[in-house]
Amino acid sequence: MFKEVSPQFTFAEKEKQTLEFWRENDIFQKSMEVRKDAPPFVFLEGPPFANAPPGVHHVLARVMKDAVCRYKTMTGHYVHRKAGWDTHGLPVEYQVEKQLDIKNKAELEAYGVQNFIEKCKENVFEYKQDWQRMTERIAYWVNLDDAYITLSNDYIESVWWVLRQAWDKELLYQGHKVQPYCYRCGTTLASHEVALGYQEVADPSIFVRFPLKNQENTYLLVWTTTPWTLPSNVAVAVGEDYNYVAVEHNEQRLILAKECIPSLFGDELTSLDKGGMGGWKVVENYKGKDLRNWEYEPLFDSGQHSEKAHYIVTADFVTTTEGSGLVHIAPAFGQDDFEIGQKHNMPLVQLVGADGKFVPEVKEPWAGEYVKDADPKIIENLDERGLLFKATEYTHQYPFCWRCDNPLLYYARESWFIRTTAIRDQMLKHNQQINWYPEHLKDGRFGNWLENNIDWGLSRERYWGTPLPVWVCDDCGHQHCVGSIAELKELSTNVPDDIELHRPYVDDVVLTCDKCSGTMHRVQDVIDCWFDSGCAHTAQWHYPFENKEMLEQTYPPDFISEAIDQTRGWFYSLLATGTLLYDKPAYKNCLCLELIMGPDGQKMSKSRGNTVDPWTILDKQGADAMRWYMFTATTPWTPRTFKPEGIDEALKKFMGTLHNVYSFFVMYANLEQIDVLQDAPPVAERATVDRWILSRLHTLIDSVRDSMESYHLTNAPRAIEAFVDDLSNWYVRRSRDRFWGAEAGPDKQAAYATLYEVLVTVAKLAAPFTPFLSDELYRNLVCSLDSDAPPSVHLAEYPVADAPFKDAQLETDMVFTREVISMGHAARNKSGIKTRQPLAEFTLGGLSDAEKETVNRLSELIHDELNVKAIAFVENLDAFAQVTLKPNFRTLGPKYGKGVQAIAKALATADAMQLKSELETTGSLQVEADGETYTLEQSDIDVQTQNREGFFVEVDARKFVALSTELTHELMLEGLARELVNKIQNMRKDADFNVSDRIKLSLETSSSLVEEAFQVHRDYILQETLTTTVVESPSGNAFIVAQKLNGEPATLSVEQV
RNA sequence: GGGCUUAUAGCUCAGACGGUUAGAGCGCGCGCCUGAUAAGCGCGAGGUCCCUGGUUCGAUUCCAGGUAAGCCCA
Repeated sequence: MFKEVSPQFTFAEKEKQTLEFWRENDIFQKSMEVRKDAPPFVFLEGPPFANAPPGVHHVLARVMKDAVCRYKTMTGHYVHRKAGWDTHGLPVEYQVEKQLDIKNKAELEAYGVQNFIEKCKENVFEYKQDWQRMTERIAYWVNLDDAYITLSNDYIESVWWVLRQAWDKELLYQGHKVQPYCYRCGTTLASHEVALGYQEVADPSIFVRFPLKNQENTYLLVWTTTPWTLPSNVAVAVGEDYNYVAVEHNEQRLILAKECIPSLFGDELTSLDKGGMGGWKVVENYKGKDLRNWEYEPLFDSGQHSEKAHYIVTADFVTTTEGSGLVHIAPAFGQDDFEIGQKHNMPLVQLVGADGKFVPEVKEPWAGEYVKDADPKIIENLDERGLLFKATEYTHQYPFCWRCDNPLLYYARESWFIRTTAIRDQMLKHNQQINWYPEHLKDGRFGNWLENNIDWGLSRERYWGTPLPVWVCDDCGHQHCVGSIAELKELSTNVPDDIELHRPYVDDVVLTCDKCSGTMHRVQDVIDCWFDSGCAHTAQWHYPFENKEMLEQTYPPDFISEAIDQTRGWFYSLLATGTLLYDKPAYKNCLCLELIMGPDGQKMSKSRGNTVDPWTILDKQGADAMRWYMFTATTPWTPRTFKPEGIDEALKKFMGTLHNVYSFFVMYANLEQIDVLQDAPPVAERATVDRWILSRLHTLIDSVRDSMESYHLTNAPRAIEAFVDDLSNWYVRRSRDRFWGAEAGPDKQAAYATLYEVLVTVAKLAAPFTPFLSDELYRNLVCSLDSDAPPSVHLAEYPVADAPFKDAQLETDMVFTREVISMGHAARNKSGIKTRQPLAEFTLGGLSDAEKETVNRLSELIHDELNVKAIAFVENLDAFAQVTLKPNFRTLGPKYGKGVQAIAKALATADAMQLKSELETTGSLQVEADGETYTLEQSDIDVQTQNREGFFVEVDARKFVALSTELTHELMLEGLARELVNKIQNMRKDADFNVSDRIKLSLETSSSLVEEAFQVHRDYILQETLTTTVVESPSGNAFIVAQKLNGEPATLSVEQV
């Protein structure tokens, strides 16, 4: 016996019981244990931050990962799935600063670094509970008890070891580069961080006159959008081969690129002319190189410096599409500028401090002011001195700090780099070995990113992160990179035994210089937290200090999956470290997810108020429905609009249908006390529908496995859904009376055995996607009967297709037959004759011999489904449908090319019936068209049918069906009998009888037709309605209803026996 | 400004090695069926397959250019 399936339930409630079962029986742990000796499959978890509660996009990522891991487990792998937590980095510091109301580094130092990082430690796990709760609820099986944590000493020590490897390979170096810098956070940002914060802003756009030396009243017209960098100007750049002009305007000579005249003088000067203000004219022409080394007067006093400055140089980055063709150069504030400065040995004038403010030494009124605030004053100052030519605004994309939203400054800073450019080619090579899903990422976005690789700016002048393990000698400047705690202890005398590898503790450690015996202090920086997570493949094992063999077994991991934003993040950092350490790819398969938009189609964000709390769905519709929606709605690498209604659809369409079939099966199997494991006839001896659904099932197994092997996590569940629809709406519908009411025997046994096998297999197939529903089905269907079976579907083997079950012919036959039946339904609809009324004949036309055979093989289904007594074929379509002949372009195109159009014309105008009979008798056809004669084979012609009015017929492109609607007396009686059964069944239901209750029936009618129908079909009616006694008149307890049966009056009564 | 991706019915998505009648689900309208009911079936309305050009006998599909959206880079 199976456990009864209550019709009163919610999936969410059932899921909680299943969770309880998994917890009590350690099912997750067991799923690992049973595969202990199986070949490994290594999943590497991209560690999330637990300092904010998880959202729907995390659910998406986690269920994708889970489905793959469950699938791999069931297909016989030992799946490594260690959880991980990301903990370091600026976002955390930022949150803590907000919490403590700390506004800058000075306030932070005053608060105390030690106190601060303790707060950070609390912060990073603030929502750990929420994460664990959500992880369990959505059935993401990951080993949370053995998670790697990037703040742990073990993890950091491994990261140190990685850095030391880079150091030994001379890939870790200190450099001076212009980098995006956040003055508030006091640190430079890596390119991927910068990318997070672009905003469109309006900045000042000014054209300034730079007075030339030795040429009176002549000025360079120079463009800039950062007036605050002008005081640090040391040069002006021009394009070597561009054309420049001197323009006379308002009694001044202005030098600019010729191409820039229209944008600067065009409209404006026209209007000036109109106002009688004088025009402009070109008075001199130059090439850019002619201007080289011309000197000009500095605009501001930039202090003393020995290097030559304030002259014109040529550079290839100068454009004339914007501005004036003359570019202001301030080497401290731009990468291009910096390189020019280096090349020409110009002074590095840096009048701005690390706090983003002008240094006090500046003599101008903006000393001490934040640079962007100083812009208006500088512009005003230039204007007063008559040096401002034009001031407007310029709207462009400018980077802001992704955390604190302040504009970034491009700023020359000292910092540490990993020379990734040195391993670029290897990274490109390894990338080729990675299977990307979707594939275009390999040579598209990710490949391009690698091509354009620049050295990895590693250091952050911050507090909460893995400390950069480089110590520098105070005396001789010797540098040393420490690669382990043991080494640290060896080189120092003041390391506490339980040293914590964080600031400020490591800052206190001093080493002795082995060059000069001086004192070495650690550099102040911590490292980019992307480097932390990028070492996960190694550091999660505390390699090489532990788990040496583990690393060998698990590198490179088989599978990772994160969102597209990780292209420049984790996908890159893993590959970079993997290449650096092992010269191998860092993962074999990468499933890249897209972002989730809110229900309004906009990117989900708190500020837009379009976020969806996963719990509103998990509590109501449940985790399976949410998972199913994630898998089936669209491919994971397509941006999706998250629609909660879509989850209702998943619930109804797939889960509801599957659950219905399951409860149908359980209800009748229990009622009929069927032992499904006994006496199941061999498949070959089962009914056609049985063989059909089993064939479909085994075809499905293959296709699901194929999809899963290639990480197409959408195709697999979609195929399962289509199958379940066939199962419910065709197999069960067509087999209903075999399950209930039929006499015991091989056919009934076959039906039960078939449906049982199908349900159990579907439960297993769907287990990676809907782990709860699958397990419920499995446990009731399998474990109820077999106490030796694995106690959960997740411990079972994934189904393997059995080739002999597959019958491709039968499957295509069924598709065709259902098409015919569907047309029959349509014809019935048109006739207005209900299906319960049997009809004499169903006529088919336009079928090939093979199709006729198909119809004959499956004629029983057609009789049954359409309620017709006979099936007939006609050859002459003419009476029912209009026929036209169409060329088969696919075959004729290659044969006759251009002639195709002429043939089509000829066929359209010819007598179709005549050509058709000619074709049928001779097997080919001669067609004259445009003076050419073409020979057409049978296969070159499509016979197409169109509806001819006045018949209850249905046509599609090639075939038609028709119903004879004439009702004989016998057919009417039979129709009435079925009508009686239907009414009685409805009455049983209305009277709340049990399905198996036997009844007493009475019939009172003035209609002789009804009377006759009841007499003729008495046995059939009694059997269908479980009537044991027919009584003359109803008793007082009977349920009595006056009915109309096809218009005939009758009063019926039913009563339980 | 550059790169990648996407564009098919009101919505969510399939699909076509280039073939002349492009599909599904949901939604909508009408009808039916129902002891599987968080159902089911049939019919109908609903398409410039983003636009323009090119290649071709034939382009929604291939190519080029453009437009729009998303992401990434600068």
